[in-house]
This record gives sequence, C-alpha cells and structure tokens, in this order.
Amino acid sequence: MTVGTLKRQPLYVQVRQLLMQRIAGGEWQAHDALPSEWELADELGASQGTVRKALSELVEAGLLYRQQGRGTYVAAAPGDWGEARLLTPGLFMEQPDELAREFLGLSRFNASEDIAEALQLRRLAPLLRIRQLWRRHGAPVALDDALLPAEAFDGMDARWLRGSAGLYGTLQQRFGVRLQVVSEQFRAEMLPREEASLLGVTGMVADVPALCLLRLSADMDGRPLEWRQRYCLTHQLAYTVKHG
Amino acid sequence: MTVGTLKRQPLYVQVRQLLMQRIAGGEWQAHDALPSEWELADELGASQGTVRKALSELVEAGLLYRQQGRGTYVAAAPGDWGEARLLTPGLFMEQPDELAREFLGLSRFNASEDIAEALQLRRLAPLLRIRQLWRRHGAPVALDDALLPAEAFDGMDARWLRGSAGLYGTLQQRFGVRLQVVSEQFRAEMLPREEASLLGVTGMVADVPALCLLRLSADMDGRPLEWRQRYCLTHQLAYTVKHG
DNA sequence: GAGTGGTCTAGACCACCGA
DNA sequence: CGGTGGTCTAGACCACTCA
Repeated sequence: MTVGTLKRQPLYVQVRQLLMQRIAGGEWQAHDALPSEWELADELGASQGTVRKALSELVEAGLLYRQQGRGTYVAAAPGDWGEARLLTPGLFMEQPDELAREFLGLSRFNASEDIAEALQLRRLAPLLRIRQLWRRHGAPVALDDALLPAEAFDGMDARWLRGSAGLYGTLQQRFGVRLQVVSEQFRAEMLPREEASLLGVTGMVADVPALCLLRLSADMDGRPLEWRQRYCLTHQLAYTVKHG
Repeated sequence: MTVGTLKRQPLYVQVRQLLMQRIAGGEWQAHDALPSEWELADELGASQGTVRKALSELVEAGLLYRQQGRGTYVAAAPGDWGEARLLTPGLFMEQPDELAREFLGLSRFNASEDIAEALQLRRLAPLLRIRQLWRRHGAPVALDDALLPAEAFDGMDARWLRGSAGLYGTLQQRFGVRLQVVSEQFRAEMLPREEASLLGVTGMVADVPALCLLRLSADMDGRPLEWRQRYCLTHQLAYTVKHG
C-alpha cells in the first residue's frame, strides 16, 4: 500500500514496476541478491504471495533468477548478440559456440521513414548507428547495426562501446536503460555489396544469400529505443531463437 | 489428492497434466467452457488457487483462454501455418494477410540421420511426408514439408489432410495429439530446384534466396513428433514469430 | 443477483542451501 | 540449524458478464 497508486493497477503490477525501476536504476549490481520475499513484502506493505507473483514475472522476463534455498538475484544484462544462437542446421541439441564481438564504429544518421515510425520519432530524426561484427572461429558470420534515437543517448562515447560491456552493458551502466525485444522479423536476401565487403565476402565468390534480421526493442516502460538490423551468413549454420 | 500420485510432482503439475490429457483426449471441443475453477478444485480435491495455477500455465501454453466473468475455454488447435506471420519488412504493426493453404500430397519416406535423431527414431525409420503450399494473394510464398513418424500415425488418410482441418486439426481430431513447438531454426539458402518449381519460380528468373525454417514439435508429453521444413519466399516480405 | 475469473491475505508446511 | 524459495490452503473481496 505504500506503493504509489498511480492508476488502479493490481498491487503485484505496482510491485513489479517498482522493482523494475530499482533494478534498471542500478540499485543492485548483476548477481546481487535481492531482499528476501518476506523482507520485500514487509517493506512494500504487501503479502509474500503478492511479492512472489511480481518476482516471478521478472524472472520470466529474464531480469532476475532464483535459486531455491539461496535467494533471488539480479540477472546480468543480455549480451549484445542476444538470446539467439548459431548452430548446425538440423541439430537441435548442439551446444553452440560463443561468438566474438568486434566494434566497428559509431556514427550519426537520420531516420528513414520506416525507422522513424517504428521508434516513434519524427522523420529524419537524428540517430546513432552502432556497427558491430561477429566472428565464429575467427571467421565473420554476422554484421549488426543498432540504431538508437540520438536524443535519448546524448553523450554516447565510442570508447564505452569498444569495451567489454558492449552496447547493452553500456546502455545499462551509463543510461540506466534495459532493453527488451518487442518484435522480430526474418528475411532471406542477397547480401548487399557494402555488407559483403565488411563480412569479407569477396567478389570472387558468387553472390551469397544472407539471413536478414530486423528487431525492435523497447525499454521497460515500452518506449521503443532500438532498431537492430543484422545480416547473418548462414552457410552451414542456422539461427535459433529461444522457445518458451 | 484424488489425482494419481505417480511421482512426487507438485499438485498443480499433476492437475495441469491431467487437464492436458483430458483436453487432448477430446473431452471438450474447441471453444467449449471448462468447469469453473471451483468445480475443478472440488472435483480434483485441490484448492481454487492450485487449480488456477495449473490453468494459467495452460493458458500461457495456448491450450486454453479465459474470459473474465464468463469462464475458461478450450482454444482451437493452431492453424498449420502456426503462430508466424508474413508482413512487409520494417513494418512491425502491420495487420498480416491470411494465407491460403493447398495440400500437395502425402508420401512415405525414410528418415535421414538428422531427422531420425531429432525425432528419436532409428535410422531409416519410416516417415510420413505431408507437403503443403501457401499462397498470399494467389501467389505461392511458402512450401512446407511436415515429417511425422509413420508408426505413430498409422492409418493417416490424405483425404483428411485435404479438408479444412489441415494437418494439426487432423492430428488432434483423429489421433488426439496436440503439438507444441520445441525448437526453431532459420537459415538463408538459395532455393533448390525442386522447391523452386513447386513455388512457381521459373528458370528464367535468376536464382532467388529463400528463408529456410526448420522446426521440431513435440506432443504434450515432450515426445518429438514433427519435423517441419519450410521454404519461404521473402521477396518484399518478412517472417515474424510471436514474442512474449 | 448469481456465477465467473482476478487479486490479495495470513498462515502453514516442504525442500533446499549454507554455516 | 535458520533462512530462503516453492507449494498449498481457506477465506475474502473485487470486476466483469449475463440473464
């Protein structure tokens, strides 16, 4: 009841929102333990069951994880590659390889009509473009462009992105923003020339098809903040997304 | 407590399993109302909260849906196309078109090594192959092959598949089987010749890239029963999957 | 108004963890 | 052993739907 009653939201929703804010705000570091369900219940004036319901939803959303008998912990921000995996086509149980990230550059852009609409910006709004290359066993396999509204991330520094935190880590540490995937699209396309050269596909090789991924992500209040575009070479590889 | 105590599973899991079986067994038709939470609680010797938790998980899995103030209903089997959608690349909010299904044929096959492993069958185990074509505004956009273990679906009749129920409807009505996606892979490939001709891509056109989807589905006990392979023409189109 | 799902509580017991 | 998450109950009240 001490939780601010903005609308007439159920109590567990208010608790969930409050905890989301406190997590995004950096009150706890990754892998820090939250107070126990009973402590939170006391503190927030709710019952343990209600707190539990809120926590469960945050666990499901990937912000927290639980260990029976130990406690509830803050999950690390997802890596820049995301929940996806690259593996051998047809093998579903295979343990996937880790991918190496290479930061290529930070530049400025103006939003095309599509992107402006998806990010709820005006036409030609300024964007930051963060370009990254992914390697598997040293060979380039994917090229990523993340497009972010420049105004929301004023002061973004390329040096942060070069570091080990990556883009998502930087957004969380420097801007207190944690993104969640809203929608994702897949498409097969011939690899465009610019992307081909960045991926090291030379003109000698015949044109290659690429898996083209578009992803829209939003912060925890639902404001769309990232348009991610990925060209992925799936020669002898397949792209998997987590399933419920 | 009247629920059969096979293992030492939590009560809500037992309730969930029991209800899953009764739904798959056809005790209720699609859009039939289940007994109320209180009636189920009485009948099964559990509390309303426990029944509610079981029902919630089945709602999340898409087997049931709820309407506040009315009741809990059995959801229709998913269409053969699945939860995916085809829409214009970059437009995330677009209302997708319905696709028309065309049954192409039922044939017999022997499992390749990959497929045998994924479906937990011996090598060269007999399979049924159900081939379907999908059209959008009359134009072919995707070709589906569903591969099922022949032994599990003995007596499958092509006439059932030609009907409006489709494959998933037939599996549910005739075999009491309801499938759930286990894992999904995406890949970009040049369209192979056979698939190209079925999709009406003539030799005059240069080679086209195709989005290639592999999907493994299992029944509600987790036994893998379907290997689905889909070639999808994504010229001016993009493939979307539901997001939590 | 009766019946339904949706929320919330207080209290209980269990299984698991670590000191 | 005490503290944690995980389950379960009984009872309460609310919001919604439909007759």
